[in-house]
Amino acid sequence: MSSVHIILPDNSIKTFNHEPTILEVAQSIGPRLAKDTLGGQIEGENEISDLRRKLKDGSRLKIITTKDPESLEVIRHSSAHLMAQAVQEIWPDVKVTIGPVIDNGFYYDFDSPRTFSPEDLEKIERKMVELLARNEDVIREDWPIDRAIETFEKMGERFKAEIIRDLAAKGETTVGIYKQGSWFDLCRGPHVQRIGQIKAVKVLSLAGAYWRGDENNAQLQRIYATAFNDKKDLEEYLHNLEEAKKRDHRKLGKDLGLFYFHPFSPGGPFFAPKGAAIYNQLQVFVREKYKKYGYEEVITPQVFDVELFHRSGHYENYRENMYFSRIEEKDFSLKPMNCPGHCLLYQAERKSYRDLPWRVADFGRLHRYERSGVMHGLNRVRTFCQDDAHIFCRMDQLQDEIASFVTMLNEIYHTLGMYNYVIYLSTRPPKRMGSDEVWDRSENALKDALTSLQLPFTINAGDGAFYGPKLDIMFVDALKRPWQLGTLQVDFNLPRAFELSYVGEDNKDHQPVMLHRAILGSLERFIGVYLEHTAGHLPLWLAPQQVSLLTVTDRQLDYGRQLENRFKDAGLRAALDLRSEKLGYKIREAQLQKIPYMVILGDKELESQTVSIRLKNGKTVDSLPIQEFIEKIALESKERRLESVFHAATNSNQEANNSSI
RNA sequence: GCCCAUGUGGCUCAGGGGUAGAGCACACCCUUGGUAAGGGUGAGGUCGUGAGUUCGAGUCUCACCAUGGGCUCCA
Repeated sequence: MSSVHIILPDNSIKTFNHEPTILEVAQSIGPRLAKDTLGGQIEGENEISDLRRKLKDGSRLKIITTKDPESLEVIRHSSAHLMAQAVQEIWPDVKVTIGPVIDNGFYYDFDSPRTFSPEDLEKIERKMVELLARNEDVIREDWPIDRAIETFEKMGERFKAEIIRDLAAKGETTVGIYKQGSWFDLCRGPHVQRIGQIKAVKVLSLAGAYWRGDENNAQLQRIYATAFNDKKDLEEYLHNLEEAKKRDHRKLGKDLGLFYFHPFSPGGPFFAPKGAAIYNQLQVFVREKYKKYGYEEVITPQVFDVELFHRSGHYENYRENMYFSRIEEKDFSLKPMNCPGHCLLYQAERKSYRDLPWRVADFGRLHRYERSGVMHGLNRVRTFCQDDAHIFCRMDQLQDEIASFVTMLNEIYHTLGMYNYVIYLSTRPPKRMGSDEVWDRSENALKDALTSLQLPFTINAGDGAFYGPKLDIMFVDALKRPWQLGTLQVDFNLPRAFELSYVGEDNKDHQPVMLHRAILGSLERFIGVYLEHTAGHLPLWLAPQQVSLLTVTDRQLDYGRQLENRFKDAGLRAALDLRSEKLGYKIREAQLQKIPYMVILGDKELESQTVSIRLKNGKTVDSLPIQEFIEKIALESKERRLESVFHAATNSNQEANNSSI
């Protein structure tokens, strides 16, 4: 047999007289490295390889040890096995299914006759720790597929047997089995050498799940857990999780007095004056952009004859999410979206090609019945309004309209300081209207626009709306859960359903293309995601209260009232705190309310007719002429700046006490 | 809709079969205090709702409602 060469990252070459495993390569370098080896990264492959894998001649290999972040995948993969082993040692009648690695951890789905309790989770974790101490070797065996099926069937592991049968149907003849002690599981790897290489595990939570993600299948019990290379990392992760919960928008909404929920309207947020201030400022902002980008705003009805939704196709495809009522023997529905109404409005006047593109915006209130288990603060509600607009245009205008939308979206997100959004292109779903030819055209139009604008995107096959493909602009919340904000949907179907037309240059009727688009998405969800993005520290222009005037003693009351009016006259949202509390008390309260500017009014300021300000970062600027201060922050608000104009100009280095924020 | 958990004054939470507690917030009084909590007094709860077990139920059981974490769904 000729020699096999393995190339390491420093371009050094290791030579073997056989195809070595990754572990053997590590051993040839040194025993310490071999001991810490958890897997390998082979150049040109996305996934981490199991350390037992044999390498072909000429492979470029990076050995993964505990020092590499990629090793977490291996650790967690093995931890999933460890958890399954622990569960089955405690409850032998529990059946295993699958246990993949996910962001920040892993889970395992079990089929169990008993329902797990939170105490069980502790029990499982204790068992896992016990098994860690046993430190068994993890051994891989390759079994003929028939033997594997037979073995798992005999054990009553019907889910595993089903997986293996599917592998057999795909033409596999052997499957990998990983053993630790007497316990074993079907797996592709990668796994650790010895169980003791897992240094820190934590069983986190319990959830229901369905076999293969289908709610018609068996309900399984999913246990979430995580694992790290050392205890410090685990503690840091758990700490970050706690910190993230502090910026949960539901908590911020309550603490800052922005919005509330009541059982009498599940999924129906109540915006208090402060929350409504944010809501309205966002609308003002978007309306400005509408003016700039050639949109016209319309107002359309809330309740429609159900006939409208039969025509649009929504009744057939979406009725389980609609609210109905019957009045004078006629069926009506609350609108779940604005588009059918806009189609009616389009038809109200005969359109010429000169009228296109026709861009109509609508802040209409929408109602969608969401299943009871899916509501989530402001992020998933049953009544909301979108920065919704529809663009009716000619086919040859489509590219420009898509490009213009993306430009507008960038502008708006940048003003808000949101740069890390992800674009998904969702293509035709199984349940859809329209011909494949129409779908081809619309999907390609979106792809081409993104490609020509050099915007990266991910394809979500089969996730489009029933009437057309779409772009979804996604953001994550404090716990990194993704939420859709903006959207752009190409629709060739509604214009046909409503027989929309325009007169072309050729004096003949043509059908327009319709674009559905939103940038913030629903204002409710946007506020939820944005509160978490900013941890409640809104930029001045969005802050419900921008200025808090704090008197030191009652001697400054008149001065305070006079100033409050001057701020209000300048269009600023200011309020005077004239209670006979100590200054420190008032500052604390304004600080907790995350009010951008505190204006301190004492005898000194009264005498010199100035103001002293305190920023919410704890820095102060003393003895500022009133007019100068008002003008500066009025401009900051008007220009929608993200940072305070006084950021660099503070003359005190006093640091804020952040411990209670 | 499904699985698990939770629900005690406005908020955050304690109490776990013998008849309701704290802190903050709120009201009033004293205090006029210069950059994150001055002091006192007081009001406020049929313990999510409804049934049941019990001599007696925030406390145990069941159902329902809402919320939280997931699953499924999200035109």
